[in-house]
Amino acid sequence: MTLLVVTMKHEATHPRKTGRPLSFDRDDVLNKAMLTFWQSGYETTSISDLTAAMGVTAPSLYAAFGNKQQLFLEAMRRYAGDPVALEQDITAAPTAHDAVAAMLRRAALLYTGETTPPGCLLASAAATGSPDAAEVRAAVAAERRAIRDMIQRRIEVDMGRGLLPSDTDPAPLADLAIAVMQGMSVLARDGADRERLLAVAETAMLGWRVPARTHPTDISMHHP
Amino acid sequence: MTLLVVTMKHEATHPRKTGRPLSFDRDDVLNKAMLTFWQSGYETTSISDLTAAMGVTAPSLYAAFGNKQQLFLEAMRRYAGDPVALEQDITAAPTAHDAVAAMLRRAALLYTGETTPPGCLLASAAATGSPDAAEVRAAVAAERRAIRDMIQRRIEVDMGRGLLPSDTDPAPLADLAIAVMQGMSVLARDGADRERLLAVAETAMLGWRVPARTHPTDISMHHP
DNA sequence: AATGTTTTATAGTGAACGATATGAAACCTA
DNA sequence: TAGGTTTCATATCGTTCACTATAAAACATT
Repeated sequence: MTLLVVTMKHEATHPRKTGRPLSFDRDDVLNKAMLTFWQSGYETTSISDLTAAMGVTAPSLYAAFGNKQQLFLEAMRRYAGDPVALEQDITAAPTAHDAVAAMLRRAALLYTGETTPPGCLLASAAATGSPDAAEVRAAVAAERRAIRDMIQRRIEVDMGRGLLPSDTDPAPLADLAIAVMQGMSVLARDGADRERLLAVAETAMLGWRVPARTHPTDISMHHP
Repeated sequence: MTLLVVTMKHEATHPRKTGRPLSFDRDDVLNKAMLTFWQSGYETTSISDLTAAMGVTAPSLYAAFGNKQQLFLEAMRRYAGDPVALEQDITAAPTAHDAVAAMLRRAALLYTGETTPPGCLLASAAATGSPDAAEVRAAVAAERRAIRDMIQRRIEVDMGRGLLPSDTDPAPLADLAIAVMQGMSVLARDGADRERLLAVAETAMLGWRVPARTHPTDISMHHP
């Protein structure tokens, strides 16, 4: 059993040498599937929609990706990007405030891309649905929660460094950051352009009680 | 043509005296339809789901509500409530800040009701979908935009009264209010409880540059 | 009780859904 | 070139979709 799984994983990265070769680029058609789910949602995108967008017949789709759910999950992971890289970005930012501001600005750009659907795949593709798709919704929710928790951890780090008041409540700030980001997706879907979304991102950061910055070594002095 | 419409509207409020009477309360089953759409979304709720939840057979559903789209739109209008009443609430509030804070607190309660699905119907029921449902998504978007515009108008009123700095930009504040509200729906769907949502609502209001309040007559003096 | 009107329950419409069985086609190895 | 392996295009599979034709049932009126 274990051997089988290992063999399959090996084949996924190193395709067999024999047999008829794939007539499509797996990465390319996965990207097209991602865009289709992004545009039309998980349950509300049909296999027929996907095969049309990907330029691949149904049997090929199932052979390459398993089924509709597995295809979506793979597309979602591609959309969300590498979580390790995100964690590093958040950690490397000068402050939690900077990290969240940068994330919201990136979201404003991502949600208003000219070659991508408006809004956020994580916010719109599985906002709701039938009981059959509960697993998919849980997977999307887990992705959101992972981002939220990274933000909260970074806020706690800043509190320890005196970069935020010691009586700051990290959880509502992290929740608010996610809420604003996902809410920006709704605005984008409703037609808000890049400028408006960037303004929302900036306005959302005004609520943070950030101490006035002087020299880095003096920062902790401002909040004894 | 006009006569026909008038006649139909009259019949809708004053049912005919003859014929077999309705075996269900139209208001009651509409409420159950609203809850079903709220829980499972527009396209991802089937007629079969609706008839089961409403306790009404398909032919009765179609006779009473027309079709699935019309049923949803009627359910959505019930969810959204009377727009005139909302406008009055926003107008009657002491300040724009108070009006938005109250709206976000109401949202926190609504999204975490014990007898209703988590989150917001306007945010989740038609976040995305197939081209067939474009009309429904446009109707939901129009509902959101109406609320947003009420908030912006109230902000402009407060600026005129000196209740907000004269260099305030009303649009981003109104956009942010909607973004936070719709984002709170995502948090609620992900399991956030009432306390967490209320904390998000309070935190979101911290970004407003509200002049310190003294006597009402003195307010305008603070921003010459 | 007979008639007219409306709603009821039953059963079923064609179309689209997610997913596959099948055999020919296209490659590598030997 | 022959054998082995994998993917290809075609043609579906049974189920569910939104929706409705039909006729019996339940009322008011006469």
